[in-house]
Amino acid sequence: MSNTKLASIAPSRINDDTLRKFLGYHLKRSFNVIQADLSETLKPFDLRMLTFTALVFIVDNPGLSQSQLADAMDIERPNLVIIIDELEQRELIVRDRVQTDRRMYALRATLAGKRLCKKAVAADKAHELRLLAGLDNETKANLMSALEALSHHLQNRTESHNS
Amino acid sequence: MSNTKLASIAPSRINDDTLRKFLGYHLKRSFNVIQADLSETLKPFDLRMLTFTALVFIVDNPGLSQSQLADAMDIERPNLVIIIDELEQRELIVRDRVQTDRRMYALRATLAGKRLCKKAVAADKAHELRLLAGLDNETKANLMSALEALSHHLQNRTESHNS
DNA sequence: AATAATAGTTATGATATGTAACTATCAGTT
DNA sequence: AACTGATAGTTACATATCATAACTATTATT
Repeated sequence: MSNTKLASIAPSRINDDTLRKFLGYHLKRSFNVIQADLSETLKPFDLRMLTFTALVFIVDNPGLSQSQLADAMDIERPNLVIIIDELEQRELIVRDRVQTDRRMYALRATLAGKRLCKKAVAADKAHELRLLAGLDNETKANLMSALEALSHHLQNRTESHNS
Repeated sequence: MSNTKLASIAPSRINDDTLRKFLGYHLKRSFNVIQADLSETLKPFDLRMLTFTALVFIVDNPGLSQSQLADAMDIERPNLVIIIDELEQRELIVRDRVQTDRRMYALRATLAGKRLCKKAVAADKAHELRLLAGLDNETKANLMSALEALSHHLQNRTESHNS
């Protein structure tokens, strides 16, 4: 912490006043921290953020198709394929052929998938509580409702662009 | 919207109640939208989110070193090198050798860099106003303060881990 | 029967992020 | 002065994320 030479040349305290006014700035910084911590949290379950999210969707929406899932996850169909491949290979989910429309699969979680999902959801909960520890309940509640409102607002915005 | 067959097999409305309880879920979805829109916004300036952020930091903190910048941007030093390379090649910034410590560079924006920065900041502002259009001012203010609090909280948390 | 649309896939490229190892330089110790 | 360790920047590399174009198989529409 004793960079006397540096102090004479470079600013000792970095100023981010300009960027601080941007929502995206805070969003990215926060997301990076949470993403990194969640990755560690999910590592024991051999899940990443994306595989976890997909698994939860499938557990909660048995029979949904890959297109529906990609839509729900807000990612492109091609990117979902390897995620589903991975979950299927690990026998956490199955791709059931739909008899009435043989183009698509009905995705369903296996018993193992449901069990892993439950554990991972609990771990995720603990991870968020850990990360937010120190904030009072009111702040946390405000945070959640503000983020939910933002997410909802932005999602609806893009919907009107796609359709 | 007339998928009568599908409705009998797959859920017609995807349920995300489980994930909706997670802060990270909303954070990721929101970030994706903003990131995509900001990328488009910055395209006319030939900037990406990262090059833009680096440029603003350098304009606002003339003389800072790459290590300081990487720290401020919360990225690893190696990843900053190509960003600085790009900005330098486009003559938006310069790497000044520090006479008192020849290991490091003092980063400074050129006139062109400062001009581009100003325009890009204005475009970013417009982009966020556009994305948040439709939300009332109170909601926007809550959002900003909540996100700033989160960002600040998480940043301090990681600091205590690093040092 | 011909054409268009949809579901899933493959291939590919751009971007982002992290780690290990290296060179050059500086700081502290003996 | 020489040795050791730390720091700044770099290179090389591996991986994850995300998007687009083009393809096959199947279904819907005309």
